Amino acid sequence: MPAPKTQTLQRQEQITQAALDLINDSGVTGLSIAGIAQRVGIVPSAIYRHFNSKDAVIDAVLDLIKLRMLANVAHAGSETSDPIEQLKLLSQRHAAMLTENRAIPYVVFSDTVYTGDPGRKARVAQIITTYLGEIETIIDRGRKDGIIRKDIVPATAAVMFLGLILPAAVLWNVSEGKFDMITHVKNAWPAFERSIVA
Amino acid sequence: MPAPKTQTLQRQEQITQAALDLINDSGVTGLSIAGIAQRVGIVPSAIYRHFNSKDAVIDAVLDLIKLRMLANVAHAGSETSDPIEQLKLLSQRHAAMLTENRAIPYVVFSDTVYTGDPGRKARVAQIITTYLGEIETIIDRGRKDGIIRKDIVPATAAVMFLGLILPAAVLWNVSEGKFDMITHVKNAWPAFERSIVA
DNA sequence: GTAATATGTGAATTGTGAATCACAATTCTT
DNA sequence: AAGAATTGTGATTCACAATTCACATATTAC
Repeated sequence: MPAPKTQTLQRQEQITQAALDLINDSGVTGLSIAGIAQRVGIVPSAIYRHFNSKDAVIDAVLDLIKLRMLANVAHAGSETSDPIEQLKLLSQRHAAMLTENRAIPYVVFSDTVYTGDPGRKARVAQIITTYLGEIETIIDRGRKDGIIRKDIVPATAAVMFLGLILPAAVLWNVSEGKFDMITHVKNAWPAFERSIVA
Repeated sequence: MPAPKTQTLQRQEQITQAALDLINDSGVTGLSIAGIAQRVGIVPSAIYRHFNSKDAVIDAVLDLIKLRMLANVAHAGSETSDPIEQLKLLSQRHAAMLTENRAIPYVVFSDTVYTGDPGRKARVAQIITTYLGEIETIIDRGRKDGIIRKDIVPATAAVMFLGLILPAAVLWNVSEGKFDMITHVKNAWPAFERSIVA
């Protein structure tokens, strides 16, 4: 029996989410139109009613990821006004998010993502840059408040902040979840804090 | 005309190196038997005289990467006996190596690598773990010498050390080489040092 | 020098997955 | 309610890449 007809806007959301889920389970390599279709409950060719190509689906997934990452920053900002506390909170939330969504590192790292569309890489770069920009803003505020050392370059510190989480995510990934990244981030935090506080 | 016959051992080296080069240029996705064969100067089917499968080639590439990474550590150890200096040196050499061999992050990150053989992921994990182990050893020595803080857990610090380089490598990669990772590592080092020295 | 072995070659096979298309069923417009 | 637009379906096409195989040629062993 045919699947019930559903408006393109909703289907697009379903398809994007299914694609993200599929990447979570099988990596970017495992992302296939057939796989997405199965999860959504429609037939592969039906995907093309809502997206022009597989590349377009991947682009939508990227948008979704960007949304989630920035939502994280916004949330940390609403919890406390202390820059250091914001960073600490963000590091934990970011780690937690990656634990639940391995798709994010998969997509960000995978060269598969870049090979399709030439501009894709630039999109990913833009997502990371935007995220880093938010972190820089937090650090800069801390500097002006005198909480963070003056000789810290916000851009450098922001990348280092990422370094608090990124390698942990990689380890967590290759170790099949055995490496506890949440704990690592918690343990590493004091050292990171020590390196930037005034 | 047929390519000159060459002993399997040499061919295996050529093939492995060609595979690494190909990944450098086109990512793991771009790694094809045909592509490798072309670079080596033989016909695709000839690859199978020297490797049982494409998976076997990838395994060989992993071995090569492991070799290069550990050679780096050994070199840093031979330059100086001061643990802090060793780490500093290693960070710079590691960054330089990744700049020349983007294949390494490609392979380590790419899920493509894991999908083939189930044990592949464990192999990658083992490479990273071994590398981290070497770093831990250096840190541990520094602790015993009193140069590095006692409250630093070597395992945590080793992962943080990786965090000095890894996010920079990602940025360098997505920015098409515009982000200067060598400079970043150099700039970030003082902060990292500050976080671990006694 | 001859047989055995190793290496190289091109054609053919196989599998996979994205994309297209004609047609069917549903929903929307008026 | 009729016609237009939207969405779903199954068959099919297309490109591409890994692998196999029968055969050719060079190297090695004896």
